Amino acid sequence: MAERISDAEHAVMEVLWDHAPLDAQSIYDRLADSQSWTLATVKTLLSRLVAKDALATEAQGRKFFYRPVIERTAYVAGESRRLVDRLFGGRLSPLVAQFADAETLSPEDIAEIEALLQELKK
Amino acid sequence: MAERISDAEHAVMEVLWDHAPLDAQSIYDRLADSQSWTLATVKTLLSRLVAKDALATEAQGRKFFYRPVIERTAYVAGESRRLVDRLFGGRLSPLVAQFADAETLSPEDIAEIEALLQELKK
DNA sequence: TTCGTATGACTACAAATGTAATCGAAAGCC
DNA sequence: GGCTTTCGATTACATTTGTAGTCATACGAA
Repeated sequence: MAERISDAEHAVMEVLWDHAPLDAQSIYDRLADSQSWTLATVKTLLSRLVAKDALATEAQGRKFFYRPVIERTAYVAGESRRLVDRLFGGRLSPLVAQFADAETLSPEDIAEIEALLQELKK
Repeated sequence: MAERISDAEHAVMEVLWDHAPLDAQSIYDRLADSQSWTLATVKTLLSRLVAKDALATEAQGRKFFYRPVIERTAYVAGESRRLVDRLFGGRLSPLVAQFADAETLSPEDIAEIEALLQELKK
């Protein structure tokens, strides 16, 4: 388990993390504005996610309802760590520095992060 | 251009970002302890990176010296942004929060990040 | 001059990924 | 009860990626 989730598959996961159990058609509908996939494509992604144990199904009559097995929190944590390990030697501060240099931090962001750190220090 | 660099290719880029122009053999040598690739594999990766315009070559006698065309800074910035956009709605603070929750921040990390933010506020 | 050798180019091939059509069965409609 | 619609399952196929073997060739040693 803990198979790698691809980009396309991730988009499907996001929908399910947002709206609990859904059937294929509903997932397709919700993806409609962000992606221009056919229903068939969405179904393929769903099958692959089930095969990867990232989703579980629950038969409801003749259709399936899909629900995440993996928590979004866990996924996000894993991906974040992967990136930080790969690009910043496992340390978070260089990443923050990187955003600082890019000047992509608003005063609100700065305040928010500071608050977080304050919390941590206690 | 700006083709996507794969994980394996990234490992090669790191070597070159670290040690200016190198020939295939030297790159292979430097990768030896982290990866168990054959020289042939390294050469394939090098070719692909050249095809993607991520590396440039410079003939020196009968061998090539490879050097990055893409700056590590730019690559790192791009990858970081991709992740933050994809998983945190483009905001950095939720990522920091994520690491805070995971308790992976040492007091030194915290101090360092705070210092960075102090700098920014000026 | 002849050979062995090192080098980049080309070829190979399985697995993963993106994207989708088709097929068989079940369900509902008339 | 047959026909159509709807599902999930199966199959398809190009591209990317991981991993590596082979080939032509230019060099250098003898």
